[in-house]
Amino acid sequence: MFHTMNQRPPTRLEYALLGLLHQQPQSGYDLRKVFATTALGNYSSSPGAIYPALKRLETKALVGSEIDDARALRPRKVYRPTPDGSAVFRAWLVQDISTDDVARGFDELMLRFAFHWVLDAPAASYEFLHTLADLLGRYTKELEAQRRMFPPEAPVQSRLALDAGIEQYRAAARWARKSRKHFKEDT
Amino acid sequence: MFHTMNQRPPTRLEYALLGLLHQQPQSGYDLRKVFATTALGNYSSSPGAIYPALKRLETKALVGSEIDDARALRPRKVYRPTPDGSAVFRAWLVQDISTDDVARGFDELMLRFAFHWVLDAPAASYEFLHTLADLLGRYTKELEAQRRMFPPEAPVQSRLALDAGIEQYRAAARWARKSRKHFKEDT
DNA sequence: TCGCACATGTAACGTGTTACATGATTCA
DNA sequence: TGAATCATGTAACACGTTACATGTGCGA
Repeated sequence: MFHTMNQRPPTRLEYALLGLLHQQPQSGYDLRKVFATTALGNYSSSPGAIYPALKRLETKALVGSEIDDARALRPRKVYRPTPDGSAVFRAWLVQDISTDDVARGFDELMLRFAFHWVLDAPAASYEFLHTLADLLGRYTKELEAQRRMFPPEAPVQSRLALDAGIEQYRAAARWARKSRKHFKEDT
Repeated sequence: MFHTMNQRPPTRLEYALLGLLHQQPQSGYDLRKVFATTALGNYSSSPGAIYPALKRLETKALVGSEIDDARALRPRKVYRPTPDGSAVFRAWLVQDISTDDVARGFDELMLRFAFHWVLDAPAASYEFLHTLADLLGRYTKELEAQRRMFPPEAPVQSRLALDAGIEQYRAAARWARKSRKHFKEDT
């Protein structure tokens, strides 16, 4: 059932929740704890963000919920992805990535990759890292060009700040090139 | 005149604008072009963000404006920081940085450092990079610990995504340690 | 004449932040 | 008795995103 009735796409937070629910069905409270303890893309664990997001996912029919009333201080509402939710999530995972994604939304790309296990398709992960490495290399070169364009009288700190960005992207590119080998031997 | 009447602190975008205005008085249109062309922390150049932000800064009396009516297709509104604006901006630059800033707001820290030339105080820049290097080292260790805690049956992709973060923070730490030498020879 | 660069702005909308509300159970 | 943990939620607010509105002058 794929008649996406002009619904706007899920938020980053919504995707993150959807991904965690693929790991195992959980309650809002559980999910909050995950965000609070792990360094998961540093999302907020505030109830004012999580609970409304879960409700949105439910009205979009991407997740379903059932009350776990048995043995609990207060009844827990446990969410799990619906088939539609799974499909939408997988579609997000395999979306084409653009240069713009690398520059503006690198965090989101990492979030996507972290959930690539849902696909269980090494070829897809390889492809992802391959194009990511390519785009990172390109973007790094772009930043380096910008650095060379810097007027000599420009303040040191600005130049150094740009260097920091370059170094970080270089590190990410190295990581991507190295990591893709986990998914394909040759080439 | 420092009676900050419980005003909430400026946004990241507002700080960025304030910083650019310290470089030279500019109009909203000029500022938009800066955001559009340079890789300045990848802020948005949308008019719906810039113009309201400038207006907010003006009502807070952190910037002043004057109309440049002479020889222009349409009159330009040129903004420049007020003494109060300068003070607030400098205060932001020299704010103490915490572990949380490193984990959640690294971009903002880089933005701050990029504008450190406003202070014209090498000692302050050294101090900034020194503590930044320290905090980055600490946070990297924390991530490494988290990585070791990873259960062996956890998916490869999740572990690799964490590795990406670690590598990026490591690169940033190296950068900070190396760059601080620009501001102090010994030690 | 068509469209683009200049230049400023507003309106609707959604979402995250912060703070608050509720209420049961366990432990000191 | 009081505090902490479990567990869900709402309300006000501010901000950014997107899209639209407006109008001039210049070059093809």
